[in-house]
Amino acid sequence: MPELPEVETVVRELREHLPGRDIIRASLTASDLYRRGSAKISALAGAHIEGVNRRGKAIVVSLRARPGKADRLVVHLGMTGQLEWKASPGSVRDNPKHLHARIGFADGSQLRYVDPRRFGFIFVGTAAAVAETLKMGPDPFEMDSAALAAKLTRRSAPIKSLLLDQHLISGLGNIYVDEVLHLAHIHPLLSGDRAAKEAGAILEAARSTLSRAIAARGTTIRDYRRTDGATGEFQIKLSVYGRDGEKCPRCGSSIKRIVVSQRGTHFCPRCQRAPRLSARKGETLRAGRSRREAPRPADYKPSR
DNA sequence: AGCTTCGCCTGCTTGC
DNA sequence: TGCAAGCAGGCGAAGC
Repeated sequence: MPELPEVETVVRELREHLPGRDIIRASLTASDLYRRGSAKISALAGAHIEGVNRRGKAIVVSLRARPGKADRLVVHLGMTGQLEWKASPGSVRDNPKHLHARIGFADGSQLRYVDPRRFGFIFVGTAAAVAETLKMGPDPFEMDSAALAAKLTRRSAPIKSLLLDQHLISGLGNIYVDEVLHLAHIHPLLSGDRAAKEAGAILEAARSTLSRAIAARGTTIRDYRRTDGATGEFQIKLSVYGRDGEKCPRCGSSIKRIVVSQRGTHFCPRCQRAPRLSARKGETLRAGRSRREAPRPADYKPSR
């Protein structure tokens, strides 16, 4: 499931291939893959690519301005979307079942969008239209703890749900939210209002987790692939996601799985103490830290 | 307005 | 073995 590190990896790889190229032709097989308000992808023919960037979990390709024409191509990979780079004409002949879009270049190379579950989307439009379509909050590298704390204050929903809300903070998905909350010692069911006190720790944990995942070129559980088809490497470093029944790498307790906001949620019941048990009268909530707990990982830096 | 649930969609896994 | 149900989840819409 492409979240910020996977999308960042794809963006970095596309930067090696796309800028400076002219699009010869572009096509999409099924119009339901367009985000509403999108121009036709065929309108990109003749466009010159200037850059590739990431906005939250979306890939944004910038094109040289042409009067009256779209100058942005947005690709959101959803859950199972892939962008494949095919450098040689000979390698683009195959026609996989879930190939939905092709963008072709003069030397025969091709960028291809594949998405078995079709949860992703494509949007073609102006920079202004893209800004309107991608209404989302800043990602963890773009905001400070005061801003996050302000967004969490007076929110009663579980911190897990709030961190998944792209309008509030972008880039985190189910896998990394679980990892971040574990690293920050915060129970997924803690209310936003209470978690606001730990905004600094949450942001630190998010940046640390995402940075390490980017360095590992993302997490491949099942579908995620890089532009050349290779997998990411971060899955072997996950602490809690998908590890229910296994031992917490920090304290050795058994990792539990619950469902929060319809999402499978993995956490350590000892390191991430239940909110109810933490709420002692007259005591500041410390989000489940206990004296018996093992030391934090070496790369963890407290916010204060 | 905030929060939860649902539906979209396909493929793999589980259960009978 | 075969079939149906269950499950996965990013995101927007609907419902409370």
